[in-house]
Amino acid sequence: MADQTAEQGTAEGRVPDYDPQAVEAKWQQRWVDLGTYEVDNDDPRPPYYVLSMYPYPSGAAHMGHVRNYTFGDLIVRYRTMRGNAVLSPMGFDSFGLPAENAAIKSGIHPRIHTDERIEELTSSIVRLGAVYDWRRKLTSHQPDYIRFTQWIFLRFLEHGLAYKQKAAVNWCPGCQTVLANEQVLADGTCERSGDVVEARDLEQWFFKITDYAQQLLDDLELVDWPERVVTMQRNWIGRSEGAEFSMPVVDADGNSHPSEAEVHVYTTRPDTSFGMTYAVLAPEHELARVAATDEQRAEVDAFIEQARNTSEMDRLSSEGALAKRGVFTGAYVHNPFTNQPVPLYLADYVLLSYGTGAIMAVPGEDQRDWDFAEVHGLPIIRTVQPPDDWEGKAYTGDGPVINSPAPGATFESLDLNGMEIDDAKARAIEWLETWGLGQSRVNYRLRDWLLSRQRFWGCPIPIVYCPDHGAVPVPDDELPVIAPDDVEFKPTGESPLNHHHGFLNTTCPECGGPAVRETDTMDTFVDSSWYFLRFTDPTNEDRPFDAAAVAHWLPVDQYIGGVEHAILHLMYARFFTKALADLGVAPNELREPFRRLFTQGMIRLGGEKMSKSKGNLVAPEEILDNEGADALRLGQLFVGPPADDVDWEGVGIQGAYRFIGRLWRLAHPASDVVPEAVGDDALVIERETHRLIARVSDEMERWSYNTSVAAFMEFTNLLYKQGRTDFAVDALLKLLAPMAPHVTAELWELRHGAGAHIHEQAWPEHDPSMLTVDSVTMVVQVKGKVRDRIEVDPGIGEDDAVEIALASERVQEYLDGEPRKVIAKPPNLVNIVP
RNA sequence: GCCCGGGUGGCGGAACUGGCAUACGCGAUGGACUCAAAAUUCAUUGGCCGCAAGGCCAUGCGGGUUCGAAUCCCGCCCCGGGCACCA
Repeated sequence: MADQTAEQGTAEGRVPDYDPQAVEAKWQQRWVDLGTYEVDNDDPRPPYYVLSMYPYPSGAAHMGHVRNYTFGDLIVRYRTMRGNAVLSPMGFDSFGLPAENAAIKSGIHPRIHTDERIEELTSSIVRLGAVYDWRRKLTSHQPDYIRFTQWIFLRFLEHGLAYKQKAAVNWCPGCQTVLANEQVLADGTCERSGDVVEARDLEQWFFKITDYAQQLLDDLELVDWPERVVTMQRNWIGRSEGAEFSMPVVDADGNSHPSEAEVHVYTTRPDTSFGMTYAVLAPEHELARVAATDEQRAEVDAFIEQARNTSEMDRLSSEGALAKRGVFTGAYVHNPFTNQPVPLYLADYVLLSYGTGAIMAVPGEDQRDWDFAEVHGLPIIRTVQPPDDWEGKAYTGDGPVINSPAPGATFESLDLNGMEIDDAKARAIEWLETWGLGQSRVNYRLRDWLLSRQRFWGCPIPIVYCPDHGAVPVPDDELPVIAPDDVEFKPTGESPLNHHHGFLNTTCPECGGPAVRETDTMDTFVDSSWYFLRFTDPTNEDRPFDAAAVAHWLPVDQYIGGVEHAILHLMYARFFTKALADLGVAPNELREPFRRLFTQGMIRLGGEKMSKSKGNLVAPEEILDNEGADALRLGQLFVGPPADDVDWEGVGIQGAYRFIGRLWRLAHPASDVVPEAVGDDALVIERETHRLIARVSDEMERWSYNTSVAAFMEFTNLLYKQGRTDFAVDALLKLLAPMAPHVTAELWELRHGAGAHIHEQAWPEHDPSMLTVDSVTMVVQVKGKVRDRIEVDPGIGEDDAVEIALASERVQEYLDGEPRKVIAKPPNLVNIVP
């Protein structure tokens, strides 16, 4: 095979065939040797920070990685040619369950397993031709990174942003750990293992992300992100405005309850309060047993027990009117709006964790309440007038307020009748405040972030438990707390650290007495919440990073990753950035970490998501071994718009590979496959070159890479037809250099001598005066249908254009005397209406 | 149910603000080169009618606005994604 290639190389008019393996290896080494993409913090060029989401090291790269790093790399190279100092770091999100599960299976320590996977992935990334400042490489599991992850945890703890609490948490039996809310899917299963998540009461560590709910919502204004990601974040934060007020527990006659308990309810519709015909507590609500009457107690207890044992999944799957299970407590609450008692129920459609865990029920304007009221025979009163043709049940639309109070009501404390909903809301809140019954309240769906994990392969939580002093933080100078190597991996539901006495037993930092360590580790999302900051100052031994270094590079100019991180990672990273800025660790003015975000589409194969578990992976390594990295990159870029999902079947590696071959034979200085252009052809080509520069420059900014690849092919086809010029070929190579770095670098060196480096060239500029043309094709339509095409002067006037159009024989055939109307848009179009 | 995307040849897709629909590539068919193949290269390639010139029909379906609609508006259908007892 190799002999044949050499033989062809000596043939008349031929150059050696392009050898991707040799050329790619050569340039990958060259970029490292030259340090082309290493950048210092005091680099005088304007800074530009490009970041692809750091990967979980799962072994050799898959197509998702290829897509991600191809985009990232071409921006790094493009911005460098544009004159920026481009920060392009790479690291590995190296803690996490798969390494630990592998350890349980094989007995190999997660660290060894992980380091091997990092080696494999690094090799793939390098072979793809993606360039990074490898001096800045970091991994979540390296000791100095652990140290500062723990350091940040302790600062959060000091400032009340980390706390421990017993809570009903999501327990995944498959993963043998608790999960964050964000890791539980809508159907109540674990996003990772697919197991049904159970509720367990456990002491857990939380981050107080809810302190930042409003900022996290407001500051979405500051970022240039895909609209759907912004929307998803907004929905996740789930801000709602309403009122909270209290109602005393009473009996059926309105006499106060011996406990003098009051039920606090939250509502977004205080305007409908006159329609409250009952109230509901969540089954877990502390007043549930207190309020229950003796007659109802047995039923109430049974219901609480039943709700407790119902998994979230069952609660959700039993959707529907009849399933709005609940029980009467026997007690009532006093509705201050009507001055009447209404029955107090327990129902599992009310959640303890949202609002106050108790609601006022207004069946007339809430479908869930309507369904529940029907089943339990409770009255329904409309307080908003539905349209005449309304045939539905609960009415949630606009309309004038009615029955507030009901006609003939004896207690008229407040009159909302006839008001529009917004006015009625404001008036109802005002009234509650006047009488000291309640106030307006903003509520969020966002919950605090549960960060404890009962697993080994994660960042240890730096806490010691002392019998006398309770939970004591490990002092900064004892960080990092690192898990020992000699542990036994067993899926027991506890961290293996619990059984390692050398690790477990320690002394209390306060009193020096015997104490035990916290054995839970942190969610890996903690690691990924600040790595982009560490990259700016990766060797700092005193602090996680220097604020000035962060101020220099952040916010990240272009962040690139999968849309699957739209909520979890991006929300957490935003929270960390804000909290660290507020604590004075990061620059105070840094409110958002990622200025621009690009979320790439997924790779599918035959309609299915490509994944190891589906066994439908196409290995990039195989393509790298054959067609090479440039063909893989171009094929990937050409398949479609970057944001779209792509089906691997549509990726034309062959087409890209052929194009590279054509480029090679066109641009190689020893090749005479394409002759030099002369005369008019040379002039046409010069103009077309400027046109190409203008087009591709614009498309680079718009992420329209697939059309740029098409432009390169068209231009190459043109040169094959009309001949080449040095100017045209050099411009083509430079424009293509970010996308196909190896072949362009090699050709550039062949054309310009040893040491010439295309990636150090300035991005070409087009000359606007060269975009003009001698003639344009004017389309002549008759009633909107194209009937003729005529070459005209680009500066043609309206009258001349019409005259030429009317003179056309082809047009005359469709005309019968004077046209009724003529629309002229010279020089492109004349449309004639007969 | 609600909120976003999207539906264009055999396939991936192009058409930036309404103005030449189907760029570019894949695949397919035919030719050149070759003993042969690969590679390369040239040509054809939305459908229908026609010997041809040419004509008609096509951007999910049905309406509308406009001289002119893949593009804007209204009503549907289908696909993908997100959210969904949040009071």
